[in-house]
Amino acid sequence: MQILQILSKKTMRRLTAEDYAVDAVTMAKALVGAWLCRRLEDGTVVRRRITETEAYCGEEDTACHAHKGRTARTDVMYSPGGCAYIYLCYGMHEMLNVVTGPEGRPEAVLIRGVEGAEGPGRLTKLLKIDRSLNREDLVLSNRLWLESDGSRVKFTAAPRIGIAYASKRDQNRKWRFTLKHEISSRAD
DNA sequence: AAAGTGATCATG
DNA sequence: ATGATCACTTTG
Repeated sequence: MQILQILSKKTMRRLTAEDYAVDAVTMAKALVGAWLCRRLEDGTVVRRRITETEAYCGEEDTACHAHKGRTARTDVMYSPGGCAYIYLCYGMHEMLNVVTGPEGRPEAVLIRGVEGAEGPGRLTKLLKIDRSLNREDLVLSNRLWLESDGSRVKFTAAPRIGIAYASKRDQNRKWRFTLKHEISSRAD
């Protein structure tokens, strides 16, 4: 049993530029079960496991902000994968996205929930994430980054939320991914 | 079920 | 400059 625990012990590692170079759907799946990490002003580091994500996939995706092309707001989505895209929704909610893919390809993953804060507006409030972190480089930043312990988790796929403005076809794509269950809650 | 809230983008 | 719209949350 002890050996099993040692062998199955996962090491945390920060996601690298390579990890972010994939398409948004691949990334959205990979981020379920990964850790959103935030260093606050006072120096304390908060880590929460990501429970839900959504993929937004380029100008062809009518649900994606970049659907109408490059604008002041969507410009950041065209950068190489690995930076944060944060915008204000409904005048009060800061929404955190992770830009993915190569430069020039506007794809991003919306973080919709972490353990203890389900809902995109709730998690940003909890982790004090706002537009001052827009364009933050998640590969290098000491304020905001992502880690993975390499464990595979199960998730379900469903249509994305709040995109009634998109085409029926895009509304129906199952690009929302939700953590299904914990593999094992070991008390380390 | 509906308000609340302000940036953003297309229009003029 | 003006106005509709919005990757939501909370309150009634």
